Amino acid sequence: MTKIRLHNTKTRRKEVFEPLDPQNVRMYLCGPTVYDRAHLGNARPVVVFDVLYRLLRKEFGADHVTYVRNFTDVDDKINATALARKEAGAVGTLEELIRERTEETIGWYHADMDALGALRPNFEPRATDYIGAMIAMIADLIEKGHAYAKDGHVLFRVRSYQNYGALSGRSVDDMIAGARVEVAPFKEDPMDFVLWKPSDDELPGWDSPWGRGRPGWHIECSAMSEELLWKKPLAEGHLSDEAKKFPHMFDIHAGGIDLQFPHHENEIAQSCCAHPHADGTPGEFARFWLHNEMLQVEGKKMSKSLGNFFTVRDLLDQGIPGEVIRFVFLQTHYGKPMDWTAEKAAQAETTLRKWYKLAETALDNEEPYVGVLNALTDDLNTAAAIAECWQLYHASDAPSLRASMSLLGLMSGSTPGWASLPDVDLSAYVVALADQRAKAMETKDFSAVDALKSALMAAGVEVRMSKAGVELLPGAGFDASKLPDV
RNA sequence: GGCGGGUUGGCGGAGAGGUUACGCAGCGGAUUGCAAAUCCGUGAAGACCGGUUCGAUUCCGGUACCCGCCUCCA
Repeated sequence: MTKIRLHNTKTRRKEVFEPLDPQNVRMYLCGPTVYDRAHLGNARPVVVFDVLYRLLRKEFGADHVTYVRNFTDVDDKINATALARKEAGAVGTLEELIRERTEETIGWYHADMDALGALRPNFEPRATDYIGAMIAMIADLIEKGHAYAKDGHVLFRVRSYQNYGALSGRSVDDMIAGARVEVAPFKEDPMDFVLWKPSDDELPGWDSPWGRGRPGWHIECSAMSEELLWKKPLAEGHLSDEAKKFPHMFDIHAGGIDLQFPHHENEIAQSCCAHPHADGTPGEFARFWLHNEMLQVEGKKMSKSLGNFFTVRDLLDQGIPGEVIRFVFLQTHYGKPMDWTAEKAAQAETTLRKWYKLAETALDNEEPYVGVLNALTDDLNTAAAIAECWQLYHASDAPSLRASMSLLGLMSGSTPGWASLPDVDLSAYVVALADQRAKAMETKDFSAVDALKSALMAAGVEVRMSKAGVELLPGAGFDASKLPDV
């Protein structure tokens, strides 16, 4: 087996990845807040960590990887949307409208990420289905002295966890000195963060020992990763003795670099304090932390005010295929900022058309090229993997190219429709063109044959004339309605 | 202010202390009535200033500029 090496944010180094239990590799990715369509930036972690998921499945076996990606469906933006609908006269309770909104958004999300070739995770828990687990965890943190209740809020006592800031390389004192923290009367320390907050009648809420309220953002990931990556496999007997030596731990936790602080830092604090070692010292959590860098658009941050903000669905609706979006993502290493440009998309489409044309001549059962595999096992070097695919293309190695594209998520079963040549009968044009050409060869007057040729090219037909004869192929921009009359 | 990432040839984008990245575009050639497609060949680089070294784009230090986070946005 090839050694997989991954850049671990926790140690800031590339390390050899060895799972706690090769029979059950466990990873968690912070998923979307489901208040609206996923924008392009939301898609980057989904795609890059989908490649990781595929690689892990390849190396450890498809049935030996558990991938969890959550849906955050407790959020003020969701509440605001639901409230706006209610005020606009929508029927139903606020809770129903929220459920409606999040259901709808999850459906969009699935459709959009499917289009990008991302496999569905094994579990996609919704925060609202784990409120009980969160409340239990919060109560436990209070009992252990790591959290305190005040005025209907429950806060995590940051000073109670000595390693706070280790992931992101910050110290509590420095951050307070930097002074952009919210000072609230109910906080013991300005850096303390919310585990639970009260809800008024206009907001969704759940009963808790601290009154009706809702969870803070960070606790959901701590609770759900514990439930699905530790408790559940443990209860079902899916953990080896080796894995049981590392209670509450799992292998990989991934997300965007913007989540490094505070979100992931807070997750670590909660989980490590909730699950201490036998001697009472803080426990451990995820072993590998992977973060993808941010996405830009035409060299600038994507933002609504710059007018360069768009969703995955916007691009798909513009006719940019999901495979093309995926290819553009994979051209840049996940740890570097990535720039989305229209030109890249156009080039990616050209490349993929070439590759599919070769790859579809092979069957589906070949092993991916070792060069591609080696590139991916080296910290998911997808850019290098693509370069390796070019070698396969130039060598006309269709089976290896096809298998490699599959591993990259660019080929699932068959060539996508957009890259297939339209099935049209152009034989009448072939005859006409060959006929006119033969005449022109004698008369030396090529005006008629050139006119027909340009008309065909204008309709998106690729015209090939050689000594052997005339060949017509519908090309990328083929439009049957533009075909000339013969 | 604090923390982190980046700066590679016309463009995109990797690896490696000394040996061709790769793709697109360009140029030359084959092929074609002319093209297209394809194939072959080819020029071109590592922000700036120091240091380590026989040798650095690759390691170390500094400077400049860009970007992200610190404001529940991946």
